[in-house]
Amino acid sequence: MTKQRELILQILNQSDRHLTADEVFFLAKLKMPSIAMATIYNNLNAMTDAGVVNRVHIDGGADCFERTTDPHDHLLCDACGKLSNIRLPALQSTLSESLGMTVEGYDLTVHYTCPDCRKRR
Amino acid sequence: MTKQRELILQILNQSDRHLTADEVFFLAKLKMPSIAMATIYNNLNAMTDAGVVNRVHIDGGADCFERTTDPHDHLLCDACGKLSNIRLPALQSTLSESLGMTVEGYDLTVHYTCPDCRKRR
DNA sequence: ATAAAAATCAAGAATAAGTCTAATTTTTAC
DNA sequence: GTAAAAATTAGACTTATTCTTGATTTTTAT
Repeated sequence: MTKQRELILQILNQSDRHLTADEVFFLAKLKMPSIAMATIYNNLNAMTDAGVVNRVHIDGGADCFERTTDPHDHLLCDACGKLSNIRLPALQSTLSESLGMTVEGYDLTVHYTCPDCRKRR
Repeated sequence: MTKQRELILQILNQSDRHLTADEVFFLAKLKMPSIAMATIYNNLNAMTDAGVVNRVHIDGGADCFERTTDPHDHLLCDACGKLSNIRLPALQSTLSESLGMTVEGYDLTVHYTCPDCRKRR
């Protein structure tokens, strides 16, 4: 565990939002100005592979990262782009059952309009 | 409806696979050598916005496009990368119900190992 | 049918996200 | 403490996609 990885992990742990690699880079630079973008990606990728970190694809934007807690899915407001977590614990088995095969996992992003944005209209 | 758009649409209609922009470009060039990559993207984007074409994000790869037929989800073999369509007509209302809110849509990719790949091991 | 307006095209430059490389530094194992 | 292994850095590079600009085509109004 290097100082860099520790810092990146700490940044993810302390964030209440999903962060892009660029945002992690910016925040990391504040504490460790010499850190390189490649280090951010190396560590985010390594931690994603290890399951410690979760990568979320954003259509037409950079991927976002978050500290992995329990398995969950994502809710995206189409109006403001806000991303939140939702828990649908039954879904994997529902899918497996509906499809009649072993499901190794799935990616789900649900699109909606968040209360704030709905009010605004 | 320009000739270019017609050609691109025809290519998507005739393909039994999901095609990347590059693949569409290659196939289009066979029939219309002067066509430009930008035209492919312009048209794929315009048709995606119009709902005629469907864009599918592939992790670590280029986006794929397919002619929109009925709404469906995707099944990705983690071993060989083969992408197929699945139909889960009840899912949107299930999601809406579980979440207690209006769902505008969702993106779902289910990961599995296809029969061929399972046999191979 | 014609002229003006709008849309689309082609070509390639530009951009953005992410990866790779090679030299250097840090960490780990003994 | 030392040697081997792993990680870091800086920046060049790649890939997918978008943007820009002038030219061409298509559509619309008359």
